[in-house]
Formats: sequence, C-alpha cells, structure tokens
Amino acid sequence: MPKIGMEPLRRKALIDATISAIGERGSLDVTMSEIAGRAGVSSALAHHYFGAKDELLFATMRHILSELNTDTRRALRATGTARQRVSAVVAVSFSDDQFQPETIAAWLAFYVEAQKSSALRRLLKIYARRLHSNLMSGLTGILSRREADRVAEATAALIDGLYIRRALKDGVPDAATAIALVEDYLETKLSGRSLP
Amino acid sequence: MPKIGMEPLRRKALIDATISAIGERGSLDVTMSEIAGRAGVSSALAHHYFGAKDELLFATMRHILSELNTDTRRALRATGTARQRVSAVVAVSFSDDQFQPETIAAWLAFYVEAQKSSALRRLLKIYARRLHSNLMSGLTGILSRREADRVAEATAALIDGLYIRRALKDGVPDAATAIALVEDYLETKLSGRSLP
Amino acid sequence: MPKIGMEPLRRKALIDATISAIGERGSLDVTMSEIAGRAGVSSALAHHYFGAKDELLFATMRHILSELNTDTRRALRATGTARQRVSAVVAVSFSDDQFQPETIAAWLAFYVEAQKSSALRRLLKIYARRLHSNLMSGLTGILSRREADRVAEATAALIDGLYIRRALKDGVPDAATAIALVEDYLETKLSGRSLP
Amino acid sequence: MPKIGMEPLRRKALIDATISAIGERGSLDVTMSEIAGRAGVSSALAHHYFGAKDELLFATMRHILSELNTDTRRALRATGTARQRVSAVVAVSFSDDQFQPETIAAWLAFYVEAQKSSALRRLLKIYARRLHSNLMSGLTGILSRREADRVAEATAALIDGLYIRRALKDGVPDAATAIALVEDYLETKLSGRSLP
DNA sequence: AATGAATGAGCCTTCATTCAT
DNA sequence: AATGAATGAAGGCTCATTCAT
Repeated sequence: MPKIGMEPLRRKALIDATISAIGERGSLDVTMSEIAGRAGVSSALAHHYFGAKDELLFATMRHILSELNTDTRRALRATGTARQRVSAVVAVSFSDDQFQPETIAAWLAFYVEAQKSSALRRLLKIYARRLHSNLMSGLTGILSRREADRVAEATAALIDGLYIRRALKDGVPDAATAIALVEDYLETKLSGRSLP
Repeated sequence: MPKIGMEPLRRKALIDATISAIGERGSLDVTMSEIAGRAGVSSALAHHYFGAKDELLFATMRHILSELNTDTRRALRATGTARQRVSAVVAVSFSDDQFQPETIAAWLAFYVEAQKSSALRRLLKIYARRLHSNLMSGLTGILSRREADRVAEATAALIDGLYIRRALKDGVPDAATAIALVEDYLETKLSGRSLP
Repeated sequence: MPKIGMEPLRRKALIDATISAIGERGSLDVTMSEIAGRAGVSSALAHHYFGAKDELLFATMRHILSELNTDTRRALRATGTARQRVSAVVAVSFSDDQFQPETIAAWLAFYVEAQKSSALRRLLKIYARRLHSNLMSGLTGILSRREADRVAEATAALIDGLYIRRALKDGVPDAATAIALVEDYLETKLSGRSLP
Repeated sequence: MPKIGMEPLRRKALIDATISAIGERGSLDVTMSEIAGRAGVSSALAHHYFGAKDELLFATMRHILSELNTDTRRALRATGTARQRVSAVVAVSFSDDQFQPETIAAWLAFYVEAQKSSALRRLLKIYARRLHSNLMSGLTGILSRREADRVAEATAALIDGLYIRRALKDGVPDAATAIALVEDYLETKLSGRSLP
C-alpha cells in the first residue's frame, strides 16, 4: 500500500461515499461518521481533507455538476444537427450515469439546501445557466431567440420536475418514459420548424 | 377566561408557525423551540399536542395539501369547459395562496423529506394522484386517454419543476411567467383538438 | 423539590462548581461536563443557562470580582483614617474569603486567559482600576497625588505578585506573611508622612 | 547537502516557534501543528525531537529560564557594589531581551500551567530560588539577613506582579516605568543603609 | 392548559500522537 | 532526517423529549 498520494484517492472515495450516503438516507442529514465509514476511513480524515462537513457537501455537489457537464460536452461534441443537440442535452440528463436513485436524491437534497446556503445556490445557478445555454445551442438554430428562450426554460423545468417526481416513486427510475415526455414536448414545439 | 377549546387554536398556530419557520430557514431543520416560539407557546406544549416533531411536520404537510385541495375544488366548481378546467388546476398551483416563498420552500423540503419518511411519501403520492386526476378531469374531454395521461404527467412535472426552480431565484416568485409557460405547453398540445 | 425558580440556584451552583473545578485543575482547561458534574447537573443544563463555556467562565470571573468588590466596600465602610483605609484594602485581598487556593488559581488562570479574550481583559481592567482607586482613597490623604499614584501602582503590583507566587507554593497560602510584606512596604513609604 | 547536525537547529527552531506561538495566542493552547508550521517543519518532526507536547513546552520554559539566567550572570559579572548588584538583577528582568510581549505571555502561561504540571512547578521554583539568591547576593551586603530576605521576597513579588499586570495593557511594555517602581521601592528600603 | 426544568443521545470538530515510507 | 497519512479520544454544543407542577 503506497503511503503517498492518497489525497486524491481519499477525496474521491469520500465524495462517492457522500453521494451514496445521501442517496440512501435521501437527505443531507448524514453524519460525517457515516460518510467516512462508507469510505473506509475515520471521520477525522474526512475533516482533514475537507475541513468541514459543509465543504464536503459542497465538493460533492460540484462533483455531480462537473460530471454532468463533462457528459454533456461529450454528447454535444458527437452530434450534428441543431435538433439533435437539443435531444442530446435531454438524453444526458436521464442517462444511466445521471439518473441514478442516489444521484437523484442528492440532487434534490442539494436543491433544498441551496435555499439555506448561498454557496450551493451559486453552484446550482451555474448549473441552471449551463443547462439553459446548452439547450439554446440547439434551439437557436430552429426557433427565434424569444421562442427558443421560452422552450429552453420549459424544457429545463420539465427535466427538474421529472427529477423531483422520482422522489415519489419507488423502484428503478424510468428514464425512457421521462425522455419520451420531454421529447414529446420538444417535438410539438419544433416539428416542421426551421429558421429561414 | 375559559381555557377550553384552546386545542384547535394551538394546533393551527403551531402549524402556521411551522410553515413560516420552514419557509424562513428553507428546510425542515427547524427546532421545535423555534416553531413553538413563533407560535407563542413552549416547546413542551407543541409536544403535548403533536406528540413528536415528525407528527407536527406531517400535520403541516397535510395542512398544505389540504389547502391546495380546497382551493382546487373551489376553482373547479366555478369552471365550465374542459379546457378551462385544465387551466384552473394550473392557476391554483400558482395562485397567491400557494406560490408563496414560504410555501414553496416547505413544499420542496417535504419533497426531500419524503425520501426518508414513508408517511410523507404516502402523503405526497396522494397529492400527485390528485393533481393527475384533476388535470385528467379536463384533459379527458379533449384528448384520448393515452394522450391525456401523458399531457397530465408532463404538466405535473412542469409545475413541480417550476416550483423547484424557484429555489434558485431571489425576490418575489413570478407566478405570471410560470403560468404562461405551462399554458403555452398546454396550448400547443390542446389547440384545435377536441374529442370527436 | 420545587420545580420553579431553579435558575438562580443553578447559576450559583454552576459558578461555584466552576471555581472549584478551576481551582483543582489549576487552569481553565476544565470541561463543561466536569463543571456540570460538580454542580450535580447535566452539561446540557449548564449550556441551557449560560449558553456557552465562554460565558460561564466570564460569569465566574465577574462573580469573583464582584465578591471582592463587595468585601472591599464593606471593609472601607468600617474604617476611619486614611492610613487604615489603605490597610483595609490590602487586608481584603488576602482575607480568608479571597486568598483561597481555588480562588487564587482561578484568578491566575483568568489573568492569562485575558490575553486572549478581550471580554475578560475588560473585566480585569475594571478590577485594576477599582483596586487603584480604592488604594488612592486612602493614599491621597497622606501623599501627593503623584506619589500616591506611584505607591498605589506598586502596592497593586505587589498584591498581584504575591498572588502569582502562591502558584509555586504548596499547602495553605500564608496570608499573614503576604500582608506583612505589603504593610512593610507601605510603612516605609507612609510612616511619618501626612499631607500638610 | 549533508542532513547531519540538523537536530540542534530543529530543536532551537521549534522552541523559538513555541515561544512565538504562545506569545501570539497568549496561552499554552497552541497546537503542535501551529508550532511546527512556524518552525517550517511537520508536526511529526516536532514529536520526533521532543516526544510529546509536554516536553516541548517544558524545554521551552527551560530555555526561557536559561536565557534569563545567562543574562543575569553576565550582568552580575559586570557590577561592583552590592547596591549595583541588586539593580542589575532587576534591570535584567525588564531588559529588552526579557520584557518582550511574547516572553511575558509565555511566562504567565507557564506560571498557570505550573499549577497542573509538577515538572513545570519544579522549574519555576528553581527560577524563584535563583532570583531570590541573586537578589540576596546584593542585599546581604546592605541589610541584615532577615531584612534582606524580606526585601528580596518583596522585590521578587513586585517583579512578578509587574509582569502579570502587563497582561492588561496593550501596546509595548514600558520597562522604564516598571524599573522605576522597583527601584523606588529599593531606594526607600536601602538608602542610607549599609551593614556596619 | 401550560411550562420551566432537566437530560440523554448524538454530531461536528479538534488535536496529540503513531506509523509506514 | 522528515513527512503524509491516519486515527482515537475527547469536548462543546444542540435538540427532541420527558416530567413534575
């Protein structure tokens, strides 16, 4: 066992443990000990690397957003038409990597916590802005700016809404249905349209 | 002064205090003392009437849902066409009584808590079912059952999504814009349609 | 056991327990549990009444100074000549009530803590000012203002010095010797003097 | 670069860091990490060289006393008359090297700690004995043994008292005033006297 | 009907200390 | 010689809850 260079490993393990703990409990009311235990370390070590619980939670949220962002970028890079770009953004939100019970639970918990913590709120605002601009990157090729804005807004709300409604359902999240709903909306708004 | 009949008054006061406390804090992490203080009573009394914090929170959520339900019934009673019924249900969700920062915050907090508490989850499922059936009561007059189901689902998700996105915004909630978004969606789905 | 009006009793008991705990440990490094235990209550109750450890310590220091002040006022009230007033002030500092191992230990501990805590520093400055003015109330009848100031300063330093040196000795503090030293100093400075 | 001979350098650096840390915090409540950080090494190394925090503190106190002792010896070596010897001892106590805010703070902190730690108490007793005997080395040439003892005792208390009272004052310590006070006392006790 | 009094349990956090490298 | 990694132990503080009055 190498005794050096553990920091990135531990940070990763702790963040993963945080997601899994939040996912299981379904809220941010998880103890540092619980998280540390899942990561196989002492709670003291978690403090050593993250300073405080707040910061661990913050780092975790940032990590989730960062993953989502990476996935989205990758997906966008692989798409051609404007219409496809929009679908790609939606698809990533409900991809296997993102639409996991644990991640969904964490997501919601952070949304609520954002009402208390301005740091988290800032983070989620960045996410919202990114989502909007990613959607716009496709929509502006099809609709007028004004219409595109509105559709992007609705799509984002729809995505978040489908996430939150997952909290009420048990069992595996049904990504396919969720995607279908959003695509249906998009289709009625975009079909037959194209900017002159 | 007769000390009789205090119970309903106290219960109401405590529930209102709970909503206001949750609304201000933005989460369910409010203490019994805080709540009791706002209601002008001791925390011991809150326990006396509700037994435990969980139950007070549960009663509060039930109260919110009950209010929403009452408002919705009243609104539906006053409407005529199927199309109007759908709009009425949406309108109530964003009415001045419901779309208050405090209520929105409480709503979200309960959504998250529902992941932990099966009692709350059951409550929220009832809400979801009611919302669905209220929307359906209008939609089935316009669309096929299958389509109506889908549109009801999307509308509900849209409403919840717009609620959650309020968490990121400061200042007064903009009900008009929210309604416009939902109505826009409904319009594209329903305009020109009518069951044969 | 009366269940009402406990607060003053508990506060007093906790402050006494604090003095005794500090006295035994010889420093402010006493735990809230230790203090609460000595007072026969839970540490939670100590927090309930004092809010935080700092405040309990502060209240304790204030109590010690207040006792000293009371004793001094009483002693001064019972004295006649200027010379006697000076001796009275000195005598109180080494009286049985004040010159107890526990109180001495607490005194020193607070002196050191004052270097960190500005609240405590303020408190001790008040003590210093009072001691000075009490000494002056006698000395100004015998010496010029300038000389009186200096003698008061030296006397105060002597008293504090004798307190601090108690920390090195074991067994019962020898008040008599301490008083003799200070009186000897005063005698050489005051004997045969009197303001014209 | 040879890594040899680092030990004395590190020990010195750590002791200096300890004084400076205590001086800044104003108490012994400094962490090993803080001290090690100031010395530019890891806390593990501090343990490597000193075994435990107690021992580092002990070594630090011993170092301070040793410096004082060295300074005093040097000063005494350079003086002639008995009266001058007394003044020399006093002067060293308030010399620029000793009467530094940091050192004063450390001094007091150790005094308090001595109530807990018998090792430190022993150390401070040695200091007290040395100070006494150094003062006596002058005083016995002027006063009777009995009188000399008493004056030495008072002088020592005066010095310690002036140290402790520094804790209440902000800004730079005023050595001149302190010395003047002690000298004034000595003058009234010694002027015109000389052993037959 | 109502509350002051009181506490047990639990959590975050800190820190001296150890150990493998 | 030196340190990053890691932890056990302990302390302050909070809070839901109980109980006697």
